Amino acid sequence: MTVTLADVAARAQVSPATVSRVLNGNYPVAASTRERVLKAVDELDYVLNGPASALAAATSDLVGILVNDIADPFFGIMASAIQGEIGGPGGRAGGERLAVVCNTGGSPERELTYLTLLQRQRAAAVVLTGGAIEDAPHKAAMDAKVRKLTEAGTRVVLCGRPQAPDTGAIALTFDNRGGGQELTEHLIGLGHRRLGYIAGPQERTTTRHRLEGHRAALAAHGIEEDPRWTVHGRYDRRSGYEATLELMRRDPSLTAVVAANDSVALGACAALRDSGLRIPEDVSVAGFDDLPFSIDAVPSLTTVRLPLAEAGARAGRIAMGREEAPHGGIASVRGELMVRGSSGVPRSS
Amino acid sequence: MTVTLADVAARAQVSPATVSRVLNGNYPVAASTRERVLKAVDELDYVLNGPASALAAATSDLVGILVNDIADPFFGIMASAIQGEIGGPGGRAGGERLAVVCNTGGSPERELTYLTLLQRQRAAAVVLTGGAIEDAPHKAAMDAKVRKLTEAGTRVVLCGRPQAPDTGAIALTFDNRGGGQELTEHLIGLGHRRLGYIAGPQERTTTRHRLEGHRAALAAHGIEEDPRWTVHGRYDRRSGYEATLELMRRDPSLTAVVAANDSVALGACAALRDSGLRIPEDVSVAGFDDLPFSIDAVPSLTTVRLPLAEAGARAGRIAMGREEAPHGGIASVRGELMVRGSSGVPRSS
DNA sequence: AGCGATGCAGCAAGCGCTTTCTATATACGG
DNA sequence: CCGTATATAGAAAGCGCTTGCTGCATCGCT
Repeated sequence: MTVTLADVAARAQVSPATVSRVLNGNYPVAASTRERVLKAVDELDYVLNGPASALAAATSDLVGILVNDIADPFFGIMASAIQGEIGGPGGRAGGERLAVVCNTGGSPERELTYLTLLQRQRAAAVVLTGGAIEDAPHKAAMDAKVRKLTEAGTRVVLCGRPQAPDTGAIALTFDNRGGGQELTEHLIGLGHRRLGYIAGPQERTTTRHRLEGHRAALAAHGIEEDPRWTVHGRYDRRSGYEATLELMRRDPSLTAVVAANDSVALGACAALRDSGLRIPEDVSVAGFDDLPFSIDAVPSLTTVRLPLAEAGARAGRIAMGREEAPHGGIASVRGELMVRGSSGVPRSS
Repeated sequence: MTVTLADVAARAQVSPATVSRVLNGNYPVAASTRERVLKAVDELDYVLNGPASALAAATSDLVGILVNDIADPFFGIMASAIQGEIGGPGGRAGGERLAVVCNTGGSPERELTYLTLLQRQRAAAVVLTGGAIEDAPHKAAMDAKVRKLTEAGTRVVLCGRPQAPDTGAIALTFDNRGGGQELTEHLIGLGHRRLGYIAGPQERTTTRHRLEGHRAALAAHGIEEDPRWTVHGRYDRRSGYEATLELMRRDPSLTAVVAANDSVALGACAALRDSGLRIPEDVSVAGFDDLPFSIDAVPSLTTVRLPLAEAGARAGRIAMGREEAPHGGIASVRGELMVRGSSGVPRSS
């Protein structure tokens, strides 16, 4: 039915072994023979059987990329950068690898199941992006799985995710705490004393770290936080809209709203505008991540730029073994404060 | 080294065949035996060897999704919807499939190479998203490849991409022409007579169809188009910014700018603002796609909503054989005009 | 001219699983 | 109580490829 190695071998009048070697290019083959084989491959339109090859060689050319939400550019940008380094077609010579982007939707079970699926495929490497879920049993299960993967020779890289000690995974973490702190300090520096905070979903490391940074800044300046000033929500615009309305209802005297990320900040801006408030004259707004659209908001968003593409590329290179892992298996990637139009001095109270 | 089926069989005191049958659940196995096997699987932490299984069964649980740019929400949203239906973990019982999102970056070669890679993996199905490249040789090569895939039993679905006759692929096309026409007619209806158009990259079906719709609307209203009113660019914000500057330089009397998509439109808005022009009082702007951020632009963007998630979900279902293919193997998906704040009556000339 | 190196190709043994066919045990009807 | 249908488990033959090892020329050297 389908063309096999043997068919090619027969046509080129060589043994299957020789065809395999020509295709893999990892063994000396006379130029004339190689040519004959290549010609036969071409004429028969032969395509290697991946599973068979993977089975025999005990290796695979699959690389997994786990993301929380593929429709969110935050992950899209990282995935794109990772994939760019993975090679895939067009990459530097050597193995053409297939990048498998897996969408967990933020669900713990799916995260785990995808890891199993990847393990089943004997993936060459796995990159986990985005914050981790802070549930002890789940974390233990994840760590165990990751350890199993690394033990089986799969390189595991965490990109924008906290370190997982003793699992053999390499971590490239984002300094969410530092970024959050810097951002809030900027607002405090402008004179703000009453700041609302729209946090991400509970039980996520990213959420917690950014919030911790915010609180550290408040504490450092002796500002006592009102519990009403923090609302939790999802990482999307809608959530930011609703949370802002809630925040302003709870305390209309807030002069600034800090959002968990840029999408949430955009929602916050919309809510404020719809409430007849001007940005930043009445209320300042700040985001996080500096996604491409943030500069286009009106006014453009003050935020913390995370070098998503750079970090992704680096993670991809490490996953491919083309770059050395950072010392100690962990590196922290800093964000950069981007001060733009959405933050200003508070209205005189 | 790693645990194999045989190890599990030994531990459960059954034959490998029985273990395989328990795992696949496609053959009667006594409850007591099944339990024993499952227990052994659990104790040994056994994970099936995917390649071996795929080889023996001559089937794979990989599903490929080709996108032009994974960092662009246009594709992210579709990919997410497709993946949601593919099942992956969490999907309805039956095969847990691994969705492979492949980023072609709009490059013809990569598109082809990815298809080969998927063919090599004996993918169960492939979904191609986004416009096609209008280069005759490349189109022929793609069609040949697709035909080969469908002949080998891989289901191929085109989502938001023109039909490929005689390839066996199912097509869910977007009515870009109709949407483009409707959009421009809306502007003409408001009184605009001098409209700039920022088209996407040349040689893409999406670009051509949207532009054709625009021109059809102009023609229908007896408006003669000035060649200076059309500029080609990429599908990103930056390109929209630059193209708008160019457009306004060529003809400052334009009262409206129609963009190839929402990102481009956002760039256009930024360029106009930076030129001191008000939207829509001085110049109206329109986009295409209605991505989530479009409603947040200020003013919010008039655009054509494409049901990306719905179309993706449907494509996914068809790919999985869970929904019947449309009659004739092709269905056209219409867009919906969303009139918002960025379009208004032209300034009195 | 003789002999070990060297270069290139083939043989054949798997890789770990699925599945057809066969074997055994139990159940059932007459 | 026996023959036959029925349920369940095992034996074994691959699936298509890779690769260690073997074999045979050819080559360079003394």
